Amino acid sequence: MKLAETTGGIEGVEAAPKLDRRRAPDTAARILDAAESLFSIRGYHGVSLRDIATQAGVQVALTHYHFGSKEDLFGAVIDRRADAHVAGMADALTQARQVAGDQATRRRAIIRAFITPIVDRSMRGGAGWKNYIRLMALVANMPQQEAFISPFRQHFDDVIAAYVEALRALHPEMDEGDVQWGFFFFQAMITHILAESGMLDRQSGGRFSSSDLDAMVERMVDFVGAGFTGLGRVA
Amino acid sequence: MKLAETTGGIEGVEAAPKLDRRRAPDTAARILDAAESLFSIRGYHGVSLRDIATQAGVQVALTHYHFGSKEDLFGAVIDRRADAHVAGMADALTQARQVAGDQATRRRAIIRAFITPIVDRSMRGGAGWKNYIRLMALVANMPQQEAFISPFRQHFDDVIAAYVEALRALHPEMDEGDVQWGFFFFQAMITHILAESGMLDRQSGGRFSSSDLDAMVERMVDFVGAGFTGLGRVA
DNA sequence: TTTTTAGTTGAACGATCGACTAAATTTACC
DNA sequence: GGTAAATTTAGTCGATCGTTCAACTAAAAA
Repeated sequence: MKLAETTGGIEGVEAAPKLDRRRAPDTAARILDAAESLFSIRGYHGVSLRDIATQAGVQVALTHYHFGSKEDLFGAVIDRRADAHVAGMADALTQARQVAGDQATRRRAIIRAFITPIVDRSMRGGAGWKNYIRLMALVANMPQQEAFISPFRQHFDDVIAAYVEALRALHPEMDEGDVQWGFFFFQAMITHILAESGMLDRQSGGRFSSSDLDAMVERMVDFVGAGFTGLGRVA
Repeated sequence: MKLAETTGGIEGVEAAPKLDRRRAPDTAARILDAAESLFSIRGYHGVSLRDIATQAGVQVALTHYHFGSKEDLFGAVIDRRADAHVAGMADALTQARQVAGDQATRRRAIIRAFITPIVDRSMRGGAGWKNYIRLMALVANMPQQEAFISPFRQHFDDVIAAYVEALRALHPEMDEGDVQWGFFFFQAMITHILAESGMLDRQSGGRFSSSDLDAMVERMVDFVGAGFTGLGRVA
């Protein structure tokens, strides 16, 4: 494992922050890109290390050299962008908490703050981010299999809990279960849509596309914001 | 392929409806049960024919004898219950269309008529139906892969379109896109939840369970029913 | 009873899987 | 320029994959 080695020179005379890669300026990244792309479409078991190596234009053994086992590689793909993603969501939530207005306005701000950072990255973060978002959705859609879930929850559990807590604080009059279920419904919608199953596209005969996430965001904020009012009989 | 042969004796002197199985009273069904169970949890690529044969207590070669290739077996699993499932949904929609009352009441009836037949089968149809519903959700969550999608859409496209049409007829004042998106949001929620990812269970610390579908139905009807009012500014 | 046929068994087939290694090559640093 | 470390190559390992086949069993048909 040669990535992200903390070169922490404890008794470091030479504290030079030089990154000591000999060659491989982008080999590891290309492997991660290929794995990200393939895993996000065909799933973990549907992709072989040879598929990944071929798409990355490298030898199979390099996947083992850089990332270890196939499971480790899968974890590395998730880890690569997780911190940036979580930080973006936390920022958006912090901003949303400062929105003034009535209950409905502030609720919509929190809802929008959950979906916007995700959609932004998927639509404007480049192909890698688009694949990453789809992979996160694919993992989140899997029936319980601890091996796949645990790295996911390790990264995202806290920030998601913060959104739920923000909604609970905004709606002290609501039953706790109503808030939990409402947010869960919201999250379930997102998770399915980001997996890009193409369901809406087929059912609308191509007139609407669920991959047009920008067109979706405001409709979803409308829908979910109003949906909460149906749960606890809120204003 | 030895299942479901229509023994239509055309010039049948002896029209005895005897099912002419020599042995194998339930071997084929046991294979389908095992495949249904395993596919619905680990996905198509995550399951081997040997896994299926072992769980069914038969030889691997029997899967090929009864159902052909692995892909054919997957299709046979989907086909087995599809007609009954679709018929149940169509019946529920027919009943919902006859509900009287104001717009909100009739809208909730249609929404409930979509989710109820699915939840009923999952909760009270036995283990096979529970696995089948989860498998349908798993397939619907997959990124576009025609091989898996086409048998699914072949069965369910028409009945789903009928639900959308019922909502459109109920809401002539709404934009067509609003109705399509609203129903898509609804369907996305269901699809994720039925895959039993266990997301709500984890996030609520086990206080709420998304596998308690009965507890979910009324909350979902509330949420989705109200959600539609947020889209087109309906009553 | 004999023949036919559906069902089942056990064992293979070639292909591909994830994992690993030794040798060759390239780079950074003295 | 020499040297040591990092990276890449080519290939092999045993295991498992989906598929197939010939032999066998038992029930139905003649």
